[in-house]
Amino acid sequence: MTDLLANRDAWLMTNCSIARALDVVGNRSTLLLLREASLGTRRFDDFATRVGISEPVAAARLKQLVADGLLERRPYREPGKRTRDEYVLTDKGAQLVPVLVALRQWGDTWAADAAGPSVRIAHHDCGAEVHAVLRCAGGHDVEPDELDVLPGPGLLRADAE
Amino acid sequence: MTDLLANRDAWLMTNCSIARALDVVGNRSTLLLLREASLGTRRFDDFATRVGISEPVAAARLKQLVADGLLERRPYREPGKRTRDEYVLTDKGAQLVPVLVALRQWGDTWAADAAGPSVRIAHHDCGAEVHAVLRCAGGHDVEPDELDVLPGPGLLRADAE
DNA sequence: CGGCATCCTTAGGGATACTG
DNA sequence: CAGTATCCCTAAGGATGCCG
Repeated sequence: MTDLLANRDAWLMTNCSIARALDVVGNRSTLLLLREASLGTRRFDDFATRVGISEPVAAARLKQLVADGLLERRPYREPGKRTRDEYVLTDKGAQLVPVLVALRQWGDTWAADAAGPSVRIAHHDCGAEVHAVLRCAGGHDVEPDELDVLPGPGLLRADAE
Repeated sequence: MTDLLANRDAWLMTNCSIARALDVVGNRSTLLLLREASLGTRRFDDFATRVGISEPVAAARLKQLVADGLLERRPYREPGKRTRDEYVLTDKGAQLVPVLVALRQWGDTWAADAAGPSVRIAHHDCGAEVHAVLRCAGGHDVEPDELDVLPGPGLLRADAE
């Protein structure tokens, strides 16, 4: 237990889930491509133009997203046309939606255009606006300043060795 | 209304809250510095070593975070020592915590070390684990695939012109 | 339409050394 | 301890052109 604090820095550096998540989705164009995918975009050209990146960059990032399992490439065919591929979110990718919603609502609050947000996210069942909120397993709403940080299993196990 | 779809791409490109948010916090080291700030880190050296970046980079990013209003620099003094500055989260910065929590839980699920997460986030009041969840204004829990995307005020106003 | 190859520019970031 | 200055390397990304 004595080394816990001494090792903390090194551990968090190499073993932080946020850092690991950022290794996958830590750059702008990747997140924007996922935004598009979550909004229903499926075709290569649409991704490139809507995100505002060049085709080579779109190709590289999409390929990486497929390799990382966030997008799935699958064939489809419009009637009378030849088969093409489209990119759709996997489960792994869809679970990043809360990140996107949280980012969007921060942007709406702190970096919005004067005219207001260009998009509203609504609950499909009832039409009410959707937000990302913090909630504890006990069912309470949690504010950002009500968090405690505790050592998790990874850190405790490492310390035991 | 006819131009709405034609303009949509250009609008989303320049006027998306996610893109604007990413203009501020869209890179790895910035997010990791905010992670540290939200965990209670306040001093320059601690930021650099815990995030695992060099001092010049830490200096540049911290300065930018202060300029963007996410961190505040304020003087403090340990008893018997000279005055120093520390970096603390502003409200604007603290409101990014849901993004960090959402990223962390994605990383815990999809990119964790075999030993498990190194940190647990608990509700200060009751000790239960904290998660980022989606909820609509009507009070319903919302799944990532239950979202509707509707044009917001910014897009509608632009179209009216 | 859905890409890949090539070339070039810029931004991010490490190492080292130095200052208040 | 809290940075700044300098140098250098690498990754991200735009532009253009070509290919199935």
